[in-house]
Amino acid sequence: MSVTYSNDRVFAGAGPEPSTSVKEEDIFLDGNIDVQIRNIVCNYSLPMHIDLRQLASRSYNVFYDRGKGVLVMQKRSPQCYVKIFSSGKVNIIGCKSEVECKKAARQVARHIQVILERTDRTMKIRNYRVCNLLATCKLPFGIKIEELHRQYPAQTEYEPELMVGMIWKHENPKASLRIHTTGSITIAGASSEIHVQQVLEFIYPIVYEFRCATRSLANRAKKRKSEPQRR
DNA sequence: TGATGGCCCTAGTCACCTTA
DNA sequence: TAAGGTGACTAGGGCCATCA
Repeated sequence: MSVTYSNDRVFAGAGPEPSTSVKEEDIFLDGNIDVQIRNIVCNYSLPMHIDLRQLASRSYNVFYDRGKGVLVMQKRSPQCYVKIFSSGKVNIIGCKSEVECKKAARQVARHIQVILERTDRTMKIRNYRVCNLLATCKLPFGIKIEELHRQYPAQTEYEPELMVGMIWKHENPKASLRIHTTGSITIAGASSEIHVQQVLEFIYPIVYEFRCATRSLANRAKKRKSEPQRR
């Protein structure tokens, strides 16, 4: 099994429609699992005090919240949202890849340097780290999450009355997975794309044991069966 | 009165359920 | 069928309660 990353929808209407039969499922299992990075949160600090009022007055697409002491910047390329604190701490939210995130971090640091006219010294990014990464993937089969929860009660949390998905807490690398009966999995709390891959490679053989026909696919199959033969 | 700890809010994203 | 609400995750900051 291998994992590929993309920001485009692959399963949404692309390729042959998966069937409920195990034979056809196996065709999907031989292929790659397409993982989409939906959101990355990173933070870093700049070794200086930032005058947020001055920065706000000289920048476009910014909102200065004086009460909270934070400047919110909306970036178009890469599309993300940046929170800048007067202490020099910067949070970047909404990037789709680690490369984009790093690029945005450099752009913001450069922007602050130019706006505040600190061109006399080099602006160094300190303590840069990705603190949260959110990814999703869609498996070609449904998952019996109730049975999975019964089998792994220590690692999972499942409250069907509160939340439709089951939570799987992964310790090393640290990540939290939400597994749905439809086969869609959301990974949150990972700190790199490598960690997401490791977690998926760990979880795949487990969920495969509890596979079933997805509800929508099962309904479709049921519908097809009940439809009168036209030929 | 100052220090400390805990809670809540903010943003982004998704899938899913409920309600209109 | 469309819209609204929920939960997960992160960090920093604000606010409030408690204690010395």
